[in-house]
Amino acid sequence: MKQFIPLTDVTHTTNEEINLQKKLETYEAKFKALADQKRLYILHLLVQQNSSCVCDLSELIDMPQSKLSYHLKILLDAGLITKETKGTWSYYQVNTEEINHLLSPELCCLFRPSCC
Amino acid sequence: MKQFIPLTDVTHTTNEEINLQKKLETYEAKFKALADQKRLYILHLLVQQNSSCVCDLSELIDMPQSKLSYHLKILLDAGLITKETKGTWSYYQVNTEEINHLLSPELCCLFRPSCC
DNA sequence: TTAATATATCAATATATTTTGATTAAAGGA
DNA sequence: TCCTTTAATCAAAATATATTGATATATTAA
Repeated sequence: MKQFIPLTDVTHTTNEEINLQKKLETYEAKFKALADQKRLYILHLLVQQNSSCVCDLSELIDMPQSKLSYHLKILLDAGLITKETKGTWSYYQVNTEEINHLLSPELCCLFRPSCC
Repeated sequence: MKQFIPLTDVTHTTNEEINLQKKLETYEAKFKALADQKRLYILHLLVQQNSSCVCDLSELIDMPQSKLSYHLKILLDAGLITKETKGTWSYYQVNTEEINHLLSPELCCLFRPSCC
């Protein structure tokens, strides 16, 4: 886990500065989740499949299951995808609302369903 | 430098898959640049200042000059900011067009001038 | 010409993230 | 019950990124 480092002198910090810092932390986590080709490709696949379990994804992406689960967890923790468990299966879906809040309409072809 | 790893079997890859991979590489670099609180804060400062040299920024952000130059270079290489050299000074500016192409209007308060 | 300033870069270290292979746990079917 | 499937997690190793302090280069000011 990354350690917390204040951006400015902590001793006299206004509420506004604290709010900004919290926002930056949140966006940092989301952009970190997006900052990887494999995860962008997973998102792209999930958009096309609408909903998919780990085993189906692993056939599409040529990646060991533990690795896939690791990357899915990062996307999940960042709120970019959702997960629904049915029996032993975990079904993942893109969190379209979150993607739309974050990214421009121009990225729709990659990360949004029914677009382009 | 990160090593190149194909997402799918390279031996039979279509043009479309190659195009997708190139796009993902590009976005990976841009999101990587955004995936850091310090750099998000630098962007935020640059938006407020419109244009700023390294020495002025270093007074605002409490960060050694070499570190600041390092992070500015990452933002520059990702195309998120631009640089104009005048004498010994380097003036950096946010590349608003690029930011607009990439991010949603909802992130405007943080990374766009004259907004909110 | 000399000194001071601005900024980029470098090498070493520190820190963070990813990958790998193995193990675990839970659920379903024979 | 026992075997198989699904998927999460773990520890170790590999890789990538960030930080630090020093140095180099170029420009301006004295």
